[in-house]
Amino acid sequence: MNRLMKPGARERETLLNSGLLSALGVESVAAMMEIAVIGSLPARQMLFREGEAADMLHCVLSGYVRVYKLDPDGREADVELYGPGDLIGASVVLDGGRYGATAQAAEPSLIARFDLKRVRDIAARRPDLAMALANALSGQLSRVFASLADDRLHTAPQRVAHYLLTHCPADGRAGSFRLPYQKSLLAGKLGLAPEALSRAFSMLRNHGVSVRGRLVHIGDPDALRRI
Amino acid sequence: MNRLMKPGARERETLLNSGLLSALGVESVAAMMEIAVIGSLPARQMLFREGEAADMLHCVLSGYVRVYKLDPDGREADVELYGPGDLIGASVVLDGGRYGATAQAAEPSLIARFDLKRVRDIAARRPDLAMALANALSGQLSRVFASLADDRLHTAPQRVAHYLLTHCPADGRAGSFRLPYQKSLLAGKLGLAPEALSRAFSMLRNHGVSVRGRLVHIGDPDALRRI
DNA sequence: CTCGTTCATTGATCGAAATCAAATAAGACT
DNA sequence: AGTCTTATTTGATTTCGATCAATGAACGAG
Repeated sequence: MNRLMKPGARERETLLNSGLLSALGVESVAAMMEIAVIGSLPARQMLFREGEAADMLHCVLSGYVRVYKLDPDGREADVELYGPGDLIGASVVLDGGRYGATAQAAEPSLIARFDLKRVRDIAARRPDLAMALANALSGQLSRVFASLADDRLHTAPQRVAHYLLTHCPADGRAGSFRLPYQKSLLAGKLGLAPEALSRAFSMLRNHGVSVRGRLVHIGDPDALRRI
Repeated sequence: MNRLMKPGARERETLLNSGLLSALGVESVAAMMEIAVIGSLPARQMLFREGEAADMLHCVLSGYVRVYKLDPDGREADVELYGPGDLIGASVVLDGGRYGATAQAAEPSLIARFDLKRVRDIAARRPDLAMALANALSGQLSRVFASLADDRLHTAPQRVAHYLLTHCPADGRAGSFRLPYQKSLLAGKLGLAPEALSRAFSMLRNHGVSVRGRLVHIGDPDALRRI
């Protein structure tokens, strides 16, 4: 963690709107703000590693954090990608155990960190915080269920098509948008090798999708849904 | 749900030792016991379906519950398998939304159900319950992360070997044990077609594993680890 | 603007597991 | 025990995506 600091006005703002804090009462927000520490991370820096004693809760303010697990041979499998406002679910280790995965900044990022012990103390007297944690986790659990099922049921072009449909701002209509991060990151998030993502994109060109750099144009959303 | 009833002595016992209730204070336990309803399910009966409004929290007392997602063509992908004492994480929908997956009894089962609205009410005044929920969810999240990574990194024989190692009571030593459920269920849990599981078992025969029905004998745990 | 590095695309090959099909084994119920 | 149903195994084929290798494009630093 490069620079450590108390939250400034800008970070406060993001933090207040984050999934974790947005539903809290004022007193719980104050208690959490009290213990928040902001850190800025350069790209590729680790937040925590699989197996380390878990002592911090993390929340992304800006940038993206990639969470992955390692294989004995060093191969990596991404399990989640967290963006601005997200509580890093893999860092919610409430029983004093160890992190079950590694978290790495995928680009320069601003992260809020909370001492887990203190979070536990606050949550033990403030049900709204405990519920906010449970809420965030239940949402993440169902998202992971969705990607697990997606992995097992759909081909690469189908997963990419689904990603595009759910991330295109013009919901249901033709339109353009910009991928929020590198294609290699997207590939990891979708459980694909970068080559497979590339091939999926080129297959989708026959279905009304055009890609130039990070710019994606969807010509026929219905065709995409039928892939 | 076939028979509905208040918990009897036997069910109370299991419930008290379950992941959800075991860490609660006496008053929270009492409050939860108050609203618990026990139901017995025949094999194959659904507890809830993907997309239904979520109004109940479920906890398995006996038997196994398979949670899966459906594909437009009707294909199924198992995302989790819950056994005795497990809180069904997919039924923890705290924001009043809908179930994100379908839950089906894999064999005749006894299930404790709690009205979600009332659980929310209790948790809103009792931090220990909210924390127990968060705890259960964080544990499940990390287990799902593990299976997602396992899926992406390991071959079928490797996943089966890993399963056997972690489920063999004689931890680390040679020994026998009985699979807790049908092989087709295990296949689903591991994200494999039943045929693939069968082939994985026959491959493992060359590595000191013998299988007869549900009976598995592990001759050389170290060999399994090296698969 | 240009160099140099990282990222993305494309091609060729290979391996793993799904799928289809059929035979065998195991259970459940009379 | 005998029958009927459901599980499991085994074989043949096919598809998908990983991997290896090489080229081409994009981007940041000087």
